[in-house]
Amino acid sequence: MSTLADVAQKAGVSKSTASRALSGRGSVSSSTQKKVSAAARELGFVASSAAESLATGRSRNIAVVTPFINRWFYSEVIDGVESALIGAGYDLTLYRLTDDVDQRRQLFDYFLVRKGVDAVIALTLFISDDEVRRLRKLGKPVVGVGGLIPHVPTLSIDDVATARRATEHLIELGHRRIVHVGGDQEKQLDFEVHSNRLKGFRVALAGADLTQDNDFYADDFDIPGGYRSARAVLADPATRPTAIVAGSDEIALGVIMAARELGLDVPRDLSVIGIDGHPLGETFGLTTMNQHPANQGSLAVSQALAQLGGAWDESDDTHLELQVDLKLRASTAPPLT
Amino acid sequence: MSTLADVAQKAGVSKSTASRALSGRGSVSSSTQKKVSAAARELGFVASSAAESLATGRSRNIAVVTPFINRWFYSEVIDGVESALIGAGYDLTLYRLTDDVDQRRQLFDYFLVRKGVDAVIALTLFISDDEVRRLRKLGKPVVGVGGLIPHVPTLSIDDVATARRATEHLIELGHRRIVHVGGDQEKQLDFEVHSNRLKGFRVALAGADLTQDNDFYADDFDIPGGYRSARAVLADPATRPTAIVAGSDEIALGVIMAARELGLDVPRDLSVIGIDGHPLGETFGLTTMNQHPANQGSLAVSQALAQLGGAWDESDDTHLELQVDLKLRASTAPPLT
DNA sequence: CGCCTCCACTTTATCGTTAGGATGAGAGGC
DNA sequence: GCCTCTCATCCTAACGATAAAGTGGAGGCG
Repeated sequence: MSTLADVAQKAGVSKSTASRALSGRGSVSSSTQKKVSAAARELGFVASSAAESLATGRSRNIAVVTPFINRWFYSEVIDGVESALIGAGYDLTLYRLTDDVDQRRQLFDYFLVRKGVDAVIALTLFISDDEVRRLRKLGKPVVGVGGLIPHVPTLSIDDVATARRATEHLIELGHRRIVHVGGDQEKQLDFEVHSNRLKGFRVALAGADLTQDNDFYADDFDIPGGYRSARAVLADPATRPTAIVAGSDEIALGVIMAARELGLDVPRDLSVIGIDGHPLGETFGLTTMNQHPANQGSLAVSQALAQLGGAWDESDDTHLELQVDLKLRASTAPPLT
Repeated sequence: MSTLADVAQKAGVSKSTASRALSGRGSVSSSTQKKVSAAARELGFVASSAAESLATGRSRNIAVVTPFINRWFYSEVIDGVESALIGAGYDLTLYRLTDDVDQRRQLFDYFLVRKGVDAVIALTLFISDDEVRRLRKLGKPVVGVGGLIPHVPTLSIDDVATARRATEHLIELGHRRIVHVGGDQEKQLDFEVHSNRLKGFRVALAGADLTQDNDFYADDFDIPGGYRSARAVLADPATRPTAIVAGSDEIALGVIMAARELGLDVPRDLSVIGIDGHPLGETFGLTTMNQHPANQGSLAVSQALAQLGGAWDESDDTHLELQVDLKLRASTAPPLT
């Protein structure tokens, strides 16, 4: 392992000149600049990030804190974050936050502090005022993805508007009896994702004067959850809806599976629309609202780096609203008759 | 941010005594030990990892290098790695390796060196002798997950044996015409995962004297790939097999979907067995060989930490073979008649 | 009683980099 | 010809921890 001192010696200059030549900040004549670069290249010199970090207080390292690693939305966002960070010469340190209170405390009090990450990206995670303050005091910007966090810049889709638009799509097709099959907000996530999607659904119904009782079933926000809900929703042919707005694509897939098992044809007997843009949706011909999570990841990186670069504004809590595309596939159609 | 010096001053001892008291190595009287701990707790002291890393040469940081972040097996392994690392007080730095040669070079020459990660865990990734040597020279142990790497300790399931056992399960049920629907090794991964699974399948067939022509279809190793292959395999009722060994659970799900579309009942008309233990398998009642990837992740961490802890053996290239469970579900049954 | 050992602790040096003040040489103005 | 100004460069001091070498007092042993 060669050090800056080796490079300096080889180039016949002092360490600080070598440092300035390589980093590009400070005045260096172009001839020594070349000498130093050449020496560094020959020695295969790579600056020690520990030393650099100690001297500057910056670690070129950004933490992602997430409640899940192995779920579609999250892994997709992480993927986007990673690509964007590598491109900017940053490293990604990944922390999973369990629902263990001690573990959470340890993460904020110990891991994030010790490591000296430059910024924190929080995925679908509510961060308390106190936690935000603590990170702020350390000079670490925080960016939230997937929901609002007080005093923190965030980005996410508008769940209410997205669910509303999905529902309106069904209404425009002519459906009048529509049910929402969603995730159970009680046991899921910090943010109001599921309740917001339900809200958007109801706004759309109300807008078309279609408000009704029993418009909503909730269970786990995965395929089995959607399947179970759908079995219940579709059980009685008399009250059966002609269309279902699912709270997520995975729920929608469970609904489609249940419908098939009951001998219902999608979309002839039942239209189903999801929200997310899950890759399985393509396989199953699912109409959905595509929210491009990898893109959310790289946007979060941009925001974090912007805050690191410029004068970062303590009071910045801009919420960036992301666009969602309606992706038409085969699971929605006008109702029969 | 309080430093060790603050703690030392508050406790009325020197920095080095404080350091020894907190780290636990070196002789310290129990009274000063208590004083120092108390001071550290009051100040909320957390040692700077940059300084520690600079002084010791250790960063308490392990890199995971993976070709995918958002695919089931990988995200599951990463999840297991993260849990194990956090428990041991380590951080996880995540790098995704694209198939861009420059990016790969940059990762090995720059990111892994600069950062000074203590060890590298490579997921389903072949690492060249040269790359291994370079990491070794820096004193960084490497652990491979998912396949063999020369001169590197690795762990994985035995793909040949696993596919063989899956096939034997079908043979034991009485199937005689069995086809393998696998991933296309040409365009996938560094390791011989898919070709090994095909090999195991053929070994089992040969063992039961069932060798045949046209025993194999390959496409992408995901649901659409399995679907496409199955449409071809099942097209002709005359040559249709009674059972299919899928190269992965996702392929198996594609097969099941294709079978359903063709009006075939699984398992009455067609038995399907997968390999992996994908959570969707449970939803679809898929019989499979469960390979517990999260567990592989935590085992990889154990191996890496063991090498860091003890005298690590340059020549250690032990391959740890992991157990795979046959998980019986509803997709396999004896053939008709 | 004197010597040696051991323990708890302090002092000092070190890791590899950056930042800020000091130095020196050359250019330009008067 | 002297003074100032600028630019390239150097020197030195951090950053915050660990580790090795040094110190002084208590205790054991002959």
